Amino acid sequence: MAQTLDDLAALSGVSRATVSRVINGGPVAEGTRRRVLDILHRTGYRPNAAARTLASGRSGVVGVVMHIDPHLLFQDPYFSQLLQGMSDALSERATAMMLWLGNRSKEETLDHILWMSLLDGVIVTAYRLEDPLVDGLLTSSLPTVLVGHRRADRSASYVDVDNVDAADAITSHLVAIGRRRIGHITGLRGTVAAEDRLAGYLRAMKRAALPVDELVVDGDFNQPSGAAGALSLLDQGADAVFAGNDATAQGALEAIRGRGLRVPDDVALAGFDDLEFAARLDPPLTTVRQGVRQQGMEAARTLFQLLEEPGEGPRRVILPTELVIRQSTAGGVVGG
Amino acid sequence: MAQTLDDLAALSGVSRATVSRVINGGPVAEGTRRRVLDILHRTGYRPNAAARTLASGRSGVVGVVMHIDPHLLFQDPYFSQLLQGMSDALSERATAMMLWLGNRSKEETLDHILWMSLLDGVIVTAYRLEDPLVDGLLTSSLPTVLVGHRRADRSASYVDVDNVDAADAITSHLVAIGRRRIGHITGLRGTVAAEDRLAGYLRAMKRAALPVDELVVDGDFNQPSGAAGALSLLDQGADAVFAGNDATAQGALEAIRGRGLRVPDDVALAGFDDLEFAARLDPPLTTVRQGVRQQGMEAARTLFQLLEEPGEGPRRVILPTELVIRQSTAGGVVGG
DNA sequence: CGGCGTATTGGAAGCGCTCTCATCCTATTG
DNA sequence: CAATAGGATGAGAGCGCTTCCAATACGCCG
Repeated sequence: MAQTLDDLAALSGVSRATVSRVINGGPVAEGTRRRVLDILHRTGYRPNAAARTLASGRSGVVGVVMHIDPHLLFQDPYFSQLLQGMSDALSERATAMMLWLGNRSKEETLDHILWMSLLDGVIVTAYRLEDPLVDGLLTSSLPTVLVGHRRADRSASYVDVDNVDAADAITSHLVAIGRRRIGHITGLRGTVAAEDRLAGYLRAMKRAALPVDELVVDGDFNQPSGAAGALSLLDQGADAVFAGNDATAQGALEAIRGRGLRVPDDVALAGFDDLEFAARLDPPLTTVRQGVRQQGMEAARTLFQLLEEPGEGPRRVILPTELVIRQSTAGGVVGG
Repeated sequence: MAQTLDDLAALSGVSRATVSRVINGGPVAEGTRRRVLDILHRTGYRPNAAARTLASGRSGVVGVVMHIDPHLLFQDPYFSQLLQGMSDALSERATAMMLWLGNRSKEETLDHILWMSLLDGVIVTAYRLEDPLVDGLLTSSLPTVLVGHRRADRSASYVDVDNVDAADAITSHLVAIGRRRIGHITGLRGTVAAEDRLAGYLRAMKRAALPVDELVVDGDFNQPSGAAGALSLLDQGADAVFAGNDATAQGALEAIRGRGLRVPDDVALAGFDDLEFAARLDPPLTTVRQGVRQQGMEAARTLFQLLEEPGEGPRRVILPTELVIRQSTAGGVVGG
């Protein structure tokens, strides 16, 4: 159990270097390789990870940083899916994942991560426009991939979806089915997603030459803010509501119903994310699907590229979104 | 940046050993310590984690293994909360967390974990009665803490709640409010939670001398299985339903409503978990609260104890649950 | 004033592995 | 048959740190 390469070498009658080559796939004569492999299996030998890391300079471990409000982590499947996607891609390359959540301040977390010097690289979720943790990682020498935020300076590697385009598309869809007083309940202000979706909404409204005036209310990505926002928009005479995400849309749906109005007949409703429940709402919700799991996988792969070809400059990946049209925005025809 | 202890030693005019002592809190004269600390901060020195691990035999990293169906991971906040709790407790001791999800087979995952020899210990979720991954970890020399399962042989350390007692309590509550045809929709058979809750239900029914006959139907912890199960139980003339968890209860609620029956008037309903939405259902759901986050913290702390006092034998922690009575099981009085 | 205990410090031996270089051996070619 | 190329292997120098042990210096007691 507590055996070393030297023990193995002695057992198989070759040098330590040769055993190491067998383990790491170096050039070894076929006969020797088989003999050593046999001993390897027989003894159940496991190399010492710390020693290999020290000697080789690579650890096979990457960090994943999700420094977010615990509340969000609990209730939004987004993060589980992202994690799952990363985990999938990492395990393909037998890479382990070290996870940091938001238990500490961003400064402390940054310190911990940098102190844990054995990471080969790090993936960090970046939702806010300003983020010292993200800045710190980017500044450090640690290869870093951002998820969810394109930095303006274009010097960072990232994986993201085009929130502006997607929001534009869904707003345009509302215009296309004949709505004129289209309101928007934003996501949490200060996050990239909320600001970009708002920008997309505004762009589409402007192109359609529709008034925006009091038709934008702030939400926070949660259900209650959707209900409150919807009530406010109804007071403004809205005939359509584009909510910052699906949870917000769900809240809005309840509020609209509470007023005795029908969706989509009186008010059309759209969300963002296409979470599982969106299709099961009554009526099923029109929304934007973003492959969250795929974002996670892509982030991991991008990091691998960074590690394999350093000096290649930043890599940027924009994943496509898909407009999912359901009954909640059914056009002239009344849907069920 | 790429500096070593020797560089630091040279800079501060002491030996490498002394610098090491300063970093690790060894005995050093106060003046020397201050001088070295100053250099340390000034240079932004970070020790090489691999080297310290190799030399000291401890890594400050523990593994967390949640080998579960991705579907569950996404939709059940249980896992996020557990993770959060562990992360909280680990970060208190500046310990990092390496995470494994269920991307691979249990055998492969086990191999990866054992191969990643730098872990100080591991926490593993154990929900199934039989689990090769759990067995493998327990057999290995890696200090291991189980979450959610008391092994019969009592040789393992674990953190768990008493599902049997809790299920007994909630069933007895249904008896106490005068119900006689009390049905149970189980969780996923083969999991400890489902079997234990079933056992608790049966125990309470037996003590109350109530018939069970066709009143147990199998579910799988998901909403649809709750709906299906409820319909079946209604056919059996059930006047109360104890669902395997809150999601199942939610499904049951919809099905009962669909039949034109009222909760709790016609059918009383109870769940398990007390997830956030349970209190927001209409009517609010009677359920069992288990401190999931606390379970996570407790698991991490148990592992710390194991690491600090090896040879102390297994540690077992049973956390309390709390019966949360709401309108869905309101007694004689009809609730809203 | 000599001796001894104690607080500090330095020296140096690893921890177990990777990887470059040098060596050796066999096969090939003219 | 000699010369040489090339593949397989071994030797050994680290990687950067912890930690045991010895050495030193200082203060105090008798």
